[in-house]
Amino acid sequence: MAIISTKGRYALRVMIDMAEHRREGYIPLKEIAQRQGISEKYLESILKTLVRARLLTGLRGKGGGYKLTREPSLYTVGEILRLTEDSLAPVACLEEGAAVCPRAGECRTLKLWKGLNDVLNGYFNSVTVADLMAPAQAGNDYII
Amino acid sequence: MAIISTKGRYALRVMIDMAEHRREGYIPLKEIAQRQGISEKYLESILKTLVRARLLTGLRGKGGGYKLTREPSLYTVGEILRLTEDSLAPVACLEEGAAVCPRAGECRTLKLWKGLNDVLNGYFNSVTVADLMAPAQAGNDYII
DNA sequence: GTATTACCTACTTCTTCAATAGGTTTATTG
DNA sequence: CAATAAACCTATTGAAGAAGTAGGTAATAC
Repeated sequence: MAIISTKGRYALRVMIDMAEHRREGYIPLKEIAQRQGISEKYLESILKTLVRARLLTGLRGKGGGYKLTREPSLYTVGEILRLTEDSLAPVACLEEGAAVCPRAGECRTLKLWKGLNDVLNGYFNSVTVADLMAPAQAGNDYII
Repeated sequence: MAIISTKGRYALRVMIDMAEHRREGYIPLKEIAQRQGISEKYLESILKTLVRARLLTGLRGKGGGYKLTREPSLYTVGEILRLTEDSLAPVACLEEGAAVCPRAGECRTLKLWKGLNDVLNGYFNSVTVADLMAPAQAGNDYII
């Protein structure tokens, strides 16, 4: 299948959505799910991950919901995807906690995969949530 | 799991192996499988794909085997992986033959994924099998 | 005609992705 | 205080795909 799973894609979309609505205080899951067309239950499991890693805070009870903990420009795409994708490693032997490959010494392709790893991380770390938000325009946002 | 599956990794390793032994004429599958530590049956299904796409030719019967159809420098890594990986698309909506996403117009992340696609293809297309071969040295290879 | 090799179709097993179900705890509000 | 609204938690399911296996058929050399 695709490199990035729905979980990672959804997580990113949700972070952008929350950034665009960050002036509205705590936003209930239900609202995000409706806006983004994602099932509430599935979204819940994604938000749990983001809360655990403190990218978001949750507040229970009436009037509660979720909120960003930082400015949108301080979240990189890489950080979000590394949390929600089980692995962004190019190949199995570069995965976290992978056993050392006995062929590593003679492996012709190791350099290729490490290079790919660098390319990917470089790309993902160079983009922030702020870069992905809709450009501010009259009526779309307001200045404090 | 990892971005590149074992099928794609094996295919690449095998192409490099065959490039390094290209002076020896047709090489039987059995030999490649042993050298690379891959099950014969599994390797067979990978080679079938490469033959169909004419990256290799096969010859049956005694003395038969597989052989490259071009010089190693004329195979890009991208070509090999696109054949053997079911998909190298970053996300589902950029897969070949994917339905047009109804959210495409308002999608905040489409540009990100297209950019990733370009980065990946650029990387893979810039490396050839010749780049991955062991450097020629005395006793390791010979000149015609 | 026998051995060797590629070629072909189908199947199995295991894992992971995506999503669902059903509850418990915390906070607000009337 | 009771009702409601929300986050939080554990477990389960269904479908798809990855990885590998099994058993045969066709071509070629000797």
